[in-house]
Amino acid sequence: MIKREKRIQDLTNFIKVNNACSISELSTKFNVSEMTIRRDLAILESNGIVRYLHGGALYNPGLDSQQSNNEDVKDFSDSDYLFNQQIVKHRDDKIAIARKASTLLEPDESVMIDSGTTMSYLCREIENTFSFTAVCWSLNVLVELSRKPNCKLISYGGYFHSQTKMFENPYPSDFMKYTRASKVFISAGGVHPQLGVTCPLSYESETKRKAIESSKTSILLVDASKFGKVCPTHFANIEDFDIIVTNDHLEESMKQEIVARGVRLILV
Amino acid sequence: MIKREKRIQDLTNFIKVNNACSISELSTKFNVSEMTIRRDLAILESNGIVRYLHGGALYNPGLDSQQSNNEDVKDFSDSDYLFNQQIVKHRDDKIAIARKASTLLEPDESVMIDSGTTMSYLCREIENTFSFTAVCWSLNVLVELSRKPNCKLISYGGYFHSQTKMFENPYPSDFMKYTRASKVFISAGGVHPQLGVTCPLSYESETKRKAIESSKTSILLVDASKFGKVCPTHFANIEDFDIIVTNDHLEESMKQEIVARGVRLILV
DNA sequence: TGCAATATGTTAGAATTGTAACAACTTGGG
DNA sequence: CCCAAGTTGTTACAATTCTAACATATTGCA
Repeated sequence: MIKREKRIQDLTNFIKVNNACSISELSTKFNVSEMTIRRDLAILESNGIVRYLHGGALYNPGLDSQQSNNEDVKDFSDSDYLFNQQIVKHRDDKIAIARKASTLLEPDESVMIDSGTTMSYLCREIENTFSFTAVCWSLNVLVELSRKPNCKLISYGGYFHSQTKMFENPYPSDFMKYTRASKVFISAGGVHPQLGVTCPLSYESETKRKAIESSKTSILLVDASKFGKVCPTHFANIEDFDIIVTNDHLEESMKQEIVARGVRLILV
Repeated sequence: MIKREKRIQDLTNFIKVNNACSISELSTKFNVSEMTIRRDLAILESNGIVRYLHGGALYNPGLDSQQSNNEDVKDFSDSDYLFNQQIVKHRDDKIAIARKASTLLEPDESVMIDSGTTMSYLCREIENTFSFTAVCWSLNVLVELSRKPNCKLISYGGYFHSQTKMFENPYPSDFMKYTRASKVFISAGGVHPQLGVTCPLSYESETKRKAIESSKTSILLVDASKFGKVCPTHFANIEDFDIIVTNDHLEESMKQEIVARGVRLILV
């Protein structure tokens, strides 16, 4: 049990560093049979961490180490995180949410995109040739969008946090201040009626706040498991959002609460 | 001839967008035999644009579309650029230069790293576990370095130029102003005794200038073909550099000129 | 146009990789 | 300590991919 955990962790890192690796290499590298490597990779693939090609595996950039923006932090540090079906469920939910949110995008508009796995999925859902302008502050979003030929891209820089793949800009005088967008897509770690919308790390909050301020329409993308949860850092209240996109696992009272505050609720 | 050109171009884009692709997919996608695809990919691999895995190819991030910083612009827009052995030669030279330059790095120091293929190679030459702080402004360097666990990273943000994968920050008040490093590694498109050190695009010059100003030791990395060339935008003079690393194809007079100006010349 | 060079397709056999089933080994409670 | 569940290795066979050589088609240029 513990041995496999360790190997899978190392495997992930190794593939990440090398971008890709063949089964046979991995097999000799980790001193296990190819069959075992295949089984490990099957797990990693079902969790979206690597892509599988005949003969080897390929790192799926932007979909791991997303320890921010959500309470999956716990799940991901759990020793059995990879075997937990919950994770995959959240993943499917997130993909569905992202797909729905992507339909809100209009051609040639300017949008801001937060960091986090859900946002990576959102980027993937956008047609490769779709024409729009994006403002971002995370490497995942950056990498995803930099592939799209008709996407004009602006990224905030700053200190790079490798766990979250996010930039923290310590200079508030930065051009962040002058940037505007018609929509902003935000992720969160917790949504609570009284305690507000929260995230796990203090350095993200300022960027999120500023992004919401600078956009005409604010859209929150969270899977239903985030409702009722609270993370250490508050960055907005429910009513600060114009739209919340989530999956249909919400208690009726929460739905009513959201709608009562004038927020449009989109369920998938 | 022209058909192959086109296909290879499309192939590159397709693999880039998809990050990776199997031979069979590519074969059906482009309506040619798998054998042809293999031959195409062999060319792309020998130019460092993709990596080959049993059964498919994988986009090699950071090593194409580098149409800045060097006069390879011409080569790269040439219809037969991929078949031009010169390119591969430059590539080998650049890798050798990058390798040499990487030995100048000292543990735990702060360095700035410019954009361009040579810089990508430089990043690759740095040990994965090497401990240092880097400041950068190009996606290639960012992606390369973000994989290294002991690299503290700072990136400038701004408008993203997809041809050069570089950020242009239109706000000079940015925190770029307050950033310092002990060494800076710079690339260039042309080095001329009278006309100075130049690059093809005006938006890069300001960042290069600022980087040189903000660093204790400035190091220029250029392959020998750049000497005597001139690009539109001037950003420094030869004597502004403390060290020039290049390959040993320089005319004797140029070598003497460089040394006479008090610049340390390192040849590989 | 016709020839030489290049590009592409085809084939068959070699090499590699994948699958499935079962055996052997570990591990963690009871 | 033993058992059940989970993990790993092995085997044989299926499927896929690779290589090389040759045949055919296309292209560039004299």
